[in-house]
Parts: sequence; C-alpha cells; structure tokens
Amino acid sequence: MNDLVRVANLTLSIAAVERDTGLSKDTLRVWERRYGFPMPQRDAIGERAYTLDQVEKLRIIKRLLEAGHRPGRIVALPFAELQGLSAQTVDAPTRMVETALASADLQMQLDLIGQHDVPAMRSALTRLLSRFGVSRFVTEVVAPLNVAVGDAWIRGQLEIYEEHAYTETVQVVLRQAIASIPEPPGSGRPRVLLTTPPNEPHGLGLLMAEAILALEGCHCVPLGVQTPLWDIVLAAKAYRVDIVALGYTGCMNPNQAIAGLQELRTKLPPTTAIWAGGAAPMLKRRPVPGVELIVSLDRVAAELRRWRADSGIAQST
Amino acid sequence: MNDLVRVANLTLSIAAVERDTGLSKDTLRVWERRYGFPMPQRDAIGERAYTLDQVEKLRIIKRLLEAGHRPGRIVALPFAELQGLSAQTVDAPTRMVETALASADLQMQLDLIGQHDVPAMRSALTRLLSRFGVSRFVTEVVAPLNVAVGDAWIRGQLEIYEEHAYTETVQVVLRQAIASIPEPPGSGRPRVLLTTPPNEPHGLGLLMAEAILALEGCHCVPLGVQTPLWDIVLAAKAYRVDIVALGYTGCMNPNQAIAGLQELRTKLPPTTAIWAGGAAPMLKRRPVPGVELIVSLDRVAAELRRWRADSGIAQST
DNA sequence: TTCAACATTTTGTCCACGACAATTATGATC
DNA sequence: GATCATAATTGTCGTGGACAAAATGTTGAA
Repeated sequence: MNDLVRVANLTLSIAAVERDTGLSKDTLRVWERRYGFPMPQRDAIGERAYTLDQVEKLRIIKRLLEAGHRPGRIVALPFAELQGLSAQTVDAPTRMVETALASADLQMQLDLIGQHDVPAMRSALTRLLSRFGVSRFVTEVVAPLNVAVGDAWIRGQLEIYEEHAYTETVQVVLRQAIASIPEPPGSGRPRVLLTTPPNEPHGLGLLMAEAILALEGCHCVPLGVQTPLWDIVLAAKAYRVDIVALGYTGCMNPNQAIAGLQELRTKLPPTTAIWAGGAAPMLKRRPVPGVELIVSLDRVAAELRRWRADSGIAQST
Repeated sequence: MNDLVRVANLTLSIAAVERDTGLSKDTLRVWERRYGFPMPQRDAIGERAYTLDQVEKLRIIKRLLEAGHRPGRIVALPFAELQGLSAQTVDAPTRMVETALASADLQMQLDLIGQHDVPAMRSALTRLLSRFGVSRFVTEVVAPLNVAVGDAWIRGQLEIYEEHAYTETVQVVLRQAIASIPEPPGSGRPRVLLTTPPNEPHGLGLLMAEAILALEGCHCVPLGVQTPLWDIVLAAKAYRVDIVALGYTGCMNPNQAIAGLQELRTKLPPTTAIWAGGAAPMLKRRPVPGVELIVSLDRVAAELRRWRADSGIAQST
C-alpha cells in the first residue's frame, strides 16, 4: 500500500520494477540473494527501493536473457560490459534478410524517430506502404524496422517513449492498410482468431499478421491483446474459427508461454489449429506438439496454403 | 518450473490462477489464510492445485470487488449468494445520460456483440459514425456503449472475449474517424501528449479523447498505453507538448494512480498542464493539485477553450 | 567423431508466516 | 448531522528454505 514510486530520489518499489521489467518479485529477490544484483537501497520502512539505473540495467539483462545468455553469467556484470555484450550479441543473428529497405533508408527511418516529428514519420511510412504494397511493406519494411528499433534501444540510442511513438505510428499505418483490404468474397476461410495470451501486451505483431492474412482472403477476428486462455477457447468456438493465432514477443515468460500453449491445445478441439508466431526464441527450443510455429511472417502465406490443402481433405469446407 | 496446468483433474497452479483472475499470489494465499477460501487441494509436491470451480468463483468475487464490495464480506460466501449479489449490484448507478442512442438502439448494439459477427458490428458502428459525426459519435454513442458493455459484463451477460471483440471493433472505427480528420493548419496548439500510466492497459479512452482533440485542431502525440512515468516526462519535453493527457479506468489501483499523478506533477514543468480523464471514481475523491480532472469527454472542448484563453495571457503562442 | 545416458549445476517458483501502512468502518462527542 | 479519534480490514512486502525443471557437463559405447 506504499507509494509505488517515491518522489524524492526517483526510486521504484519492487512491484513497480516487476511491472517495468517483467521480472517477477520472486526473481528479483532471488537474484539479489544469489548474484548480488540488483541490491536496492531500503526506504524508511525497510522495503526495497530500486534506482532508475538499476531498472535500466535490468531491462538490458532481460534482453540478453532473451538472446540466450544465462543469468548466472551476466546479472552481476557491470553496465559497460553488458552493453558490450549486447552489441556483439545483436550482430550475430543479423540474418541478411532481403529487405526492401536499404540499410541507409533504414537508418533514415530510425533518425526520423529521433527527430520527434510524428507526422513526418507517419507520412514516410505511408509512402513506403504505397510503394511496396501491404505484403512487402509488412515483411520487408516493418519487420526489419522493428528489429532495428529494438537494437537501437538496447544500444541506448532510443528511449522507451520513442519506441512507443514508433509503435503507435506503425500501428496507425498498418490499420489503415488493413482497412483498405476488401472483405473476402463469400465465407473467407480459414477464419482466424488473432490475439495474445495474458502477460503478453505487445500487439503489433498481431496487426502485421492480420494484414497478411486479410490479404490472403482469410476472415480475421482480432481480439486485441491479453485474452485469458479460457476466453480464447470460448471465442474460438463462438466465432467458429479454424485457426487460433497467438502472438509472442521475448517479453513474455517462457514457462508461462509453453504452459499456456499446452493448456490451449488440450482445451481446443483438435480440428482447430494453433499458430504461434513472433520473435520468441523459447518456442523454437521447446516445440509444443499440436502447435504450429510460425517463425516468420514470410511463412504465413505458405502455411496458409498448406492449411487450405489439408482442410480440403480432412474436412469438407 | 512445474506445469502451470495439470491435465489430469484440470486443476490450476497458483501462477495460472493469478494469470486468469488477476489476483496476485500473495492475495490468494492471504485469502486462504484469512477467509478459508479458496482452499485448494495440494498436488504431490505440496503445491496448491485450484479447481476450475474455485477459479470461476474467484472471477465473480473479483467483479464484485470492483463493484464496491469488500473481501471480508463476500470471499467466504457460497456460490449462489455471490450470483445473487452480482445481479442486484449494478442497478443502482444506472444514470440516465442523454444519449444519441435510444436505449432500444443501445440494446440492439449489445445484442450485436452477442451474435459474434464482427463485420456486422463494425458496419453498424460506422453507420452511426456517419450519422452523428465524430464528436457526437464519441460522446453519445461510444461512451454510453462502453458503460453498457461494462455493466453487461458485471451482470455476467457478456464474456470477456466479447468485450475484447467489441473494444477492438470500436477501436478500428475510431481510428478510421481520426484518420479522416485533416491535420490542423499551421502549428496546432495546444500540442497534447496522450497515453496511460503503467498498469493501465486500456487505451480506448485515449482514442476517444484523441478524436475530439484532433477535431478541435490540437496536435496530438499518441504514445499508446503504459508509458513509464519517467518517459512521459521525457516525451513531454521532446515533443514540446502543452498538455499531458492521461487515461484511467477503474481497473487501475487507486493508490498507484494518485501517486503517479503527484510524481508527474513534480517532474513536469509547471507550464505543462496535466489532464486526467476517464471513469476513475478514485480521482474524484482525492483530487491532486495541479492536475485537471476531465470528468467527461463532453468537457474536453470547454477545457480546451479555457486553456487557449489562459495561454493567450500566460504564454505567447 | 557422434550420440545417448547419466550426473551436476543452474534457475525460477513455491511455501510459510510475520509485519505493517493505507484504507475503510465504527463509535463518541460536539 | 458533521467531525474526529479509534478500531478493523486488507494488500503487499520481508525472510529464508525447499525443490523440480531446464541447462550444462561428463562418461562410455557404437
């Protein structure tokens, strides 16, 4: 019941840190005990008071964990070393995706974010949308841009609010793109439910998927983010969907993600496919039986063809 | 690391219950200790294993708490009594807002949600938007609809996923409306930052506010939801906004809301106004000095006029 | 070398129970 | 009826121990 944020020195309570970093209170306490970081000061009552520096370091650690590092090795490391690590970590999986954006253009878009001119950014994106069309815009502009923005953030070149502004702007453009796609003629199949599980607040990937699916003639039922598992089951039934598409990002707890998918698989009828997509490394390491892993948005169209071929045999449309 | 969901008897771990009900593990354990409910069985390891019945009862309890009941009185109550309570709870605050939607039309919209036909709902809303125009659509259609949907949910007439679908659809229509508003000529003043504080995941109110503000010629900078407080301060500076508009709903912890607003007020320069809006009863009870309380979207235009009049004196535009 | 099986370390989550501040309810007094 | 002091309620935090699942390391045979 204490103030979650103390005004004086700008320190955060453990609950606030859990909220801002996604690391559970239990984890924060056990890291302190085992690795000596973060070792917050205590306020007058004896409760932990984390500094903004500690929180920022925790955020970077979180990113590194998602990239495959292990807590015991990196949690106690000093700030500079972490940044060094993240620099070299990011470079490794720099897959040279053929992208419509030359790296120069990509840098220009990034600069645009830093100039804090939302209308300019929006019109630049809209221009790219017109130039490349919806499908290529999503896979070859937005997707690499997302990666670039994430990298820039980890290098400390971008603030969180700038990432928010970017995300919001992309969302506006994407929704415009989706709105411009005409309804599929007849009963668009498959019918696809789009949402994220609880504890996964990022919905940008869903919009990207929706754009591509709609383009391919699917009937999309977007539910926004963080739908309780049980409601996903109910909704799948109510909307008679063929596919439940879940979006994941690294910010979600791996165990929860896996467990949730397993639970969903048992509760949904076997005829309903589950597609899990997004940049979630943990899903690749431990695949869940009965759940299709969509590793990249490029793959959506192909998976869709496969589904349509299968469904023609397995179930009469 | 245990399976969050055990398949055999369909029982949930404490983490799964936290995810599904929104009640923290701490709260669940302390309720068990104090009120004797929920008293889950233990699995082989000795960990709590909640049944689906218990979870459903917890969901109802959660709703009743949000409606103003107190844990000590209702947590131990049997299932039937809880249902009786939730039926009679909502009728009291049924205020008769003058609305463009006759109650019959309103009921029709609600029925539409229950029919699980997203395109129909979207086109119905789009029709209303065309009929009434953006401003009246927001204040006299969407606002009362939101209230009606919330009430229906508390009464158990609407599932969570139906609310999600409704919210998503309204969002699509609203964003379309916003996109149709031309940029303000010259430098639109005031410049308004729109976001919600951490722990407030609902962004629909922001969109409604943005629509009205854009209509009044403001320059809006939407940051999406859950911007960390410190980033709100940074963003306000970077985007040189005159007003920081925060959206709240009842789902946010009152203490956090108040504390956050106080902190924001100290961190932002006095020339930057803070507007707090949304259906948050706690804000009315304890006003924060230096923070404008926008009790209703009807008031936005008037407040805007006031700001413009004041700024003409206080600061040269 | 490659692969499988086993042993070890790491790591996140759970448990119990006490403590306490903030909020809400209750009663006394004017 | 309003105002204030007192009491009850309630969510969150603290400590430290425990343990299963995952990750890593090691051994031995094909």
